[in-house]
Amino acid sequence: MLRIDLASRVPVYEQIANGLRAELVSRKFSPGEKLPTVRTLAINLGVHHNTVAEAYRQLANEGWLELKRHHGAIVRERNHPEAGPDTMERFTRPLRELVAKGLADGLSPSSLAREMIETARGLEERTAP
Amino acid sequence: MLRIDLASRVPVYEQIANGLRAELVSRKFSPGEKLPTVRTLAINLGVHHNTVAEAYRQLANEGWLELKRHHGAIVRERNHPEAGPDTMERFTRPLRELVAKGLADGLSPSSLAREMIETARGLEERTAP
DNA sequence: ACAATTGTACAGGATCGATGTACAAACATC
DNA sequence: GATGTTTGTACATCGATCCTGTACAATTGT
Repeated sequence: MLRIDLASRVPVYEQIANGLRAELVSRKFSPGEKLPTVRTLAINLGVHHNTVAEAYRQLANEGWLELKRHHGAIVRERNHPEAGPDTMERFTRPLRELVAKGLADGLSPSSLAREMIETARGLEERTAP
Repeated sequence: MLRIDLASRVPVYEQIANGLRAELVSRKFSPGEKLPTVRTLAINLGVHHNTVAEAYRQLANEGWLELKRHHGAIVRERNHPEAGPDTMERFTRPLRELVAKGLADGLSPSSLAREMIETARGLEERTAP
């Protein structure tokens, strides 16, 4: 389940969007499925429903959800868009910084490498099943 | 060189700290070396010197730098700290979310996997040189 | 000695995030 | 059908955070 870190400096609505996007990418929800209403999810997470609504809106802008009044948030079939030129850079840089933070926090290089390789393996499995 | 994205929502001082930390972790600077003064780096990046100072302070708190007045920021020898219990979680969750964002932006799973494996390989090289 | 340099301290202004409250439209129940 | 409930949305507000402007103390260089 989603967990919100109120102490974090990254906005709650983006934490929700990030978490949901991760689940959507991993096909945890099928198209047509309905996500919880903004209020129920808000209560579950202990935040305001407008905050959840903002997260839903962001995902809807990216094409993941369809928002219809009184029909909740419906998961949409989504075809992959074209990757721009700096898109890869927008991945590699935060990745390096994330690894640096992990090392700075005392994580061993081998455990970090293992985690990344595992994640990569999971990705490739979905590519050629 | 460091590049600052003023449009980004992550604070500039943290962008600077993240970028420098990544370079420090990769041993791009040797202990004893001096980093640019807050003002010169600030001019280079086009930000206020107090913003750079905040980044330096953050890195000093983590033990990467030693700040002495009129001696600039000196790179320190730094021994790895103990990793807490949730430290790994603070790495895997953002990693998953980062991958999800990459996929959402149209990056192919294989290219993401390749990048992560390459980063992991670079890490392991530094482990047993 | 004196000017320049350097990191720091502190106040102000702008922006942003989370909430409180109210509203319009569709649904449920009778 | 009528009415109350549910749902997403809109807007104002409060608080926090970020970046900057400005000033200052301490060291350096000449």
